[in-house]
Amino acid sequence: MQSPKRVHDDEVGGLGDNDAPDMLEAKLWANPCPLMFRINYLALLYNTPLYDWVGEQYGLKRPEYVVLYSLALANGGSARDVSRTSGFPKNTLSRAIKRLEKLDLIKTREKPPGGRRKQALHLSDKGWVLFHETRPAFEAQEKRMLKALSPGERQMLFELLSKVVLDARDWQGNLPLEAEIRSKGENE
Amino acid sequence: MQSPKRVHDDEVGGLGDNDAPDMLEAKLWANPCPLMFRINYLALLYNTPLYDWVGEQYGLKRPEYVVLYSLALANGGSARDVSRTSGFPKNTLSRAIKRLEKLDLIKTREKPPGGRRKQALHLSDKGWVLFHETRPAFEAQEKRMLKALSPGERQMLFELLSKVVLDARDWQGNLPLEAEIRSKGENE
DNA sequence: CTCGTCAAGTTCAATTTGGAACTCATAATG
DNA sequence: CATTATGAGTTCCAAATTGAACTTGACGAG
Repeated sequence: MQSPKRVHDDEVGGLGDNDAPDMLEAKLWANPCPLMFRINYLALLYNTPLYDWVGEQYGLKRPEYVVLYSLALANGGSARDVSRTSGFPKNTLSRAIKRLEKLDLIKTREKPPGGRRKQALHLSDKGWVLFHETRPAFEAQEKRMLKALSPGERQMLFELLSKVVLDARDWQGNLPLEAEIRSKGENE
Repeated sequence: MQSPKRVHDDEVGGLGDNDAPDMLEAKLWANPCPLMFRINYLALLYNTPLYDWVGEQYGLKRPEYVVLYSLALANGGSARDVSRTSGFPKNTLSRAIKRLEKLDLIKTREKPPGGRRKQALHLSDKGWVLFHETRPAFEAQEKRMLKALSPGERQMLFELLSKVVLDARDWQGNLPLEAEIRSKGENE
């Protein structure tokens, strides 16, 4: 299963170094960060088709749907909460929320246009409907992603990732570990 | 293991519905897509600080560094390869490659400005130096990400994710599975 | 050999994004 | 209670991203 893709091309010929056998293979098996490649790659494979689909079907772009989904899981959450858990910056979410309000997918916040400070956001009925309509697609994608694993393996994977995430709460949004990396030494 | 995290907070008080206890907890333990949340969240935690750092230290933005890193792993790869394995669209990579050439981080392609068609890209010496300077930061981040796991657990995680990724080659860049999802029914 | 098809890469225009500065409410301090 | 500090949310604008159309080279069929 490693390299069945070698169909035709050596067309580049012998350039001297061992050239371009297959970049995917290289990233999988000769990567100093094998886990992170896998994570990023899976995120890619998972997200892209789903958000494309949501965009086409419902005209929502990714940050907008992310807000919706976030509120479906944690009703009454704030923009800040969504930002923290999704990685989108506040202003992007501010815009997204405004649009969701305009579309009546979330209840309009009472504090009209003057109210600031920790606004609890709530899905509207329409928002709930949309969430329930779209959720199956997300679940299906997750199932498809996992179909290669047995139930036991899935459970294992789930627990391992949970451990990593929980541990990550410590070093969370901070520096890589510049101290230990021999940075270029220049400006701070 | 599903919900041991109910630690403190009901702080929002009783608003009527069960409101905003903690969005992170909700996304972890009450999510229809628990794995995918973890994956996306870890990707976020991993990527953000690293690419910020690379940007500050070397003035490369993410797609540029991605090209560099990709070529370091698969020298002689093409723009298309990078696109396939990283998810960036061709035009973004085209620009990135052009800039890397201007910075002498990759060897300029001979087919001067007229040559098209499957160009093999190669890091320059300077590019290799930059890669070797930055790699430790990426490795350190990966190690930090995994410090909660024992060596055995790491191996397990590695193997499980490998399985998932390899299986994903089938349904790869395609539709979620619209057929089974009861889409809105309208335009295909 | 020539034409038609296809894919890699580029360019352009429009959209989207996110940093910086700002507003305003609450919290902390004296 | 007045004053300052914190931090959520917004606005503005420059920068980055990407969809769409285009160019050009390669391949296959007639």
